[in-house]
Amino acid sequence: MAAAGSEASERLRAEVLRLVALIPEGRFTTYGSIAFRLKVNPRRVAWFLARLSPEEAGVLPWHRVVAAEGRISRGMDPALRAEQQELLEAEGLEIDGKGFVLDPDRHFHAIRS
DNA sequence: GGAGAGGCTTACT
DNA sequence: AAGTAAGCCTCTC
Repeated sequence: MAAAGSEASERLRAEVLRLVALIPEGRFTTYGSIAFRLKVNPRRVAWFLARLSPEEAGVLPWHRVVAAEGRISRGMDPALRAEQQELLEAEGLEIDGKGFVLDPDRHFHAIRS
């Protein structure tokens, strides 16, 4: 019953996409923030972003979504991390060589309805 | 229809 | 700062 096409799942995916798209340039948010706003587990948000369509990934600033506290988790693929880091740097954000945002509080974007 | 394995996390130590 | 442990969801066979 891998009902990934359920109405609830599809709607939730749209909500996540919408929130991510609302993130201003030069700013970032966390999986936990989006997850908390949608009343779902952080992991589910990450799953949706990971399963995004190439077309949506090209329009959505998924790179502005990082792990808790503006840190990039280590479980992610190195190539993906590098791409995300490069995209964030291109937006004016400063990322540590280890994948840590230098001023998380200054660039943090709280999710709101 | 049911069971098993995996994952872009989080929080704690 | 890094590593480990726990817990929840989705996907695939």
